[in-house]
Amino acid sequence: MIDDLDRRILNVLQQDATLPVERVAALVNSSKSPVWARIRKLREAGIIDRQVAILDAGKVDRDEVFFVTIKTSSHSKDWLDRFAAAIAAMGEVQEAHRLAGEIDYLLKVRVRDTRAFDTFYKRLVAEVDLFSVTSMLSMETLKETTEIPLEAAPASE
Amino acid sequence: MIDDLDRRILNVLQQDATLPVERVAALVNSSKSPVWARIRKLREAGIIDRQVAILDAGKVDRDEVFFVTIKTSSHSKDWLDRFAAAIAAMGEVQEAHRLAGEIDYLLKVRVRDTRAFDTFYKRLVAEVDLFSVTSMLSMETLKETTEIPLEAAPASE
DNA sequence: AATGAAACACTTCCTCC
DNA sequence: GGAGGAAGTGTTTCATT
Repeated sequence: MIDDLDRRILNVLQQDATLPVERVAALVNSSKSPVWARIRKLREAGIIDRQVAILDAGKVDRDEVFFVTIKTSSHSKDWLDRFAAAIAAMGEVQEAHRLAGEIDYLLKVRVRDTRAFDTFYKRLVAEVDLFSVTSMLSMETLKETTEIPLEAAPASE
Repeated sequence: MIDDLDRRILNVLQQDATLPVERVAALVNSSKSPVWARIRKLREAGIIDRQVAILDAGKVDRDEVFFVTIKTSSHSKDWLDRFAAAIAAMGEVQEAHRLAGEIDYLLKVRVRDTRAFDTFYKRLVAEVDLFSVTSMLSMETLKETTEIPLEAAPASE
């Protein structure tokens, strides 16, 4: 489906999507036309889903991250629909996963400060029935990336 | 520091950074020149940290997400340095947070399949001393976004 | 089929109003 | 904040291998 050159291109674009095609081409040891055609196909195929600006969370005053683990007693489709809709509508929730095992759901929630989290928390428990909820504050973010490393042979041979 | 127009611009660019300045301007009810100047300043100030391509994880065969909770017995600076370096070098780790409370660290790990996770897991425990490690598989991703919603007055008045 | 070169259209970027 | 123009990119086409 995608070959080595595609992977090298994707690795570059995942780090910096502002680079002119010509520079990308140089980085992956190819030239403008073929690289441009490949990027186009990767976009059309939806392999490149979108291109976004990543903000500095601190500089926009959204420095606090909480992880919330949730257990639910009701596992009905109806409940899940309501829960998913609530999560989707709450901008503070950056990630929501349904887990296998003890914990049913894990949320990553980004807010301005502890007070803002408290407000969010109250809104959450008011909207959906939850059996148990545990909130964990992130003291320090050691790593945070959107990159999916695709192993590719080195650009030079 | 940043005003309402800046916030509206940022909200647009966080969703689609490929839009020409003119389109962004239209969406935030302004015009080309001022919006262009603001985007430039937001970049220079580092508020816009970078611009990246977001891939469809399934289409590049990296569909499985695991969350790993870690407790450590050694809380020395030396240990943390080694841990941080190991995490930084492992591409499978998309996020790593140091938490307050019971659990010391939480990792988000993205891999091809369960087997690849097992390989990762072995590599991790071989490199750093960990007191206890729990891995949780994500069965379903309900939400996954890089967007930090900045409340701004609606674009229309 | 993939690549390289060259032409055109559009955006960005800057200056002046 | 708006208008316009030079420079650089993206995009298309054609020729080449």
